[in-house]
Amino acid sequence: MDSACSFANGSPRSEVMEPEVKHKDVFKKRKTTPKWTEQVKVCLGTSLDDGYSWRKYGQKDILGAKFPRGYYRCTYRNVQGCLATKQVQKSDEDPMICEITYKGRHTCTQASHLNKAVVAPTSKTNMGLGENKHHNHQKNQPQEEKIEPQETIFSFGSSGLEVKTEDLDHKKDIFPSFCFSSPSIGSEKEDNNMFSYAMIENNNLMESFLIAPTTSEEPNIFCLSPCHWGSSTGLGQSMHASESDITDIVSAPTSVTNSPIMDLDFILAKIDFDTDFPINAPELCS
DNA sequence: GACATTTGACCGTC
DNA sequence: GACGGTCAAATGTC
Repeated sequence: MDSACSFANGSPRSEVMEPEVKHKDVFKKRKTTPKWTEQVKVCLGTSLDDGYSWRKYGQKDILGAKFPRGYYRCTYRNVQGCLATKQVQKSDEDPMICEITYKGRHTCTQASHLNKAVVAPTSKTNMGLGENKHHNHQKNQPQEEKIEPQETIFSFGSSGLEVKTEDLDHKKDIFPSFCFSSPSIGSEKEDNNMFSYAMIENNNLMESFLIAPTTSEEPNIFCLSPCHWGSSTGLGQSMHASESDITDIVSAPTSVTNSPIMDLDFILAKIDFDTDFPINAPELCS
């Protein structure tokens, strides 16, 4: 069905228990609920959106962490019984980096909508281009991640963005990185630039992507680098080791704090890469 | 008034 | 007992 299914059903070490298990059994469930971690570099105050509607239900100071960890669950938890949750915590080393840990999968209608998503430039009415915090159809959306579940994955706020793939041969077994250029970066207001962060799943393989400038000489070219984990040993099993790898991956291309990307908005979205790597620019590019 | 966020308390695990 | 995760009342926003 949708791509998220394989998380709940296919995680190698996750014996998915009944999601309705609560209270007394909740901690047993925690051990087996599939989870995965992403690290996303975002600018403080900008939106971080994975396409789902989340509701914050808690925040805790974590030992050894400078920043508190925020706990989110699906807005439709009560309505549709969606048990997806996520934890968002800023990196100690770089507050621009948020580590997002997802638990469970979305069973709400958002999932089906988002799995239709394709890569495409976003329209100015999609993510708001600076007004994304205010135009959502829901009230009081969390500042960090709210979008309407449209069929958009890579939402580059600037119109006319150029998306291209590269290095497909080398990374075809994982996922191709691809770059895109933004003629507006550095020349337009930062609020008008919006990039997305994609997480791809394929046969228990979670992929995250980090968007960063490819070179300092090409400040308008951004590289979408695949950060993958769980490809060989399984998602859950490789989590610990892979997290450090991810940190390395993240820190290298994104440690350019002076990069023009630093104030860009990010969104998170799910996509279905079952077939080709769809790069479409439908009517959303306005 | 409805809904989201905040925050202290509670509970299970380690 | 410390810690992380969740609950739920209080509070805020629209």
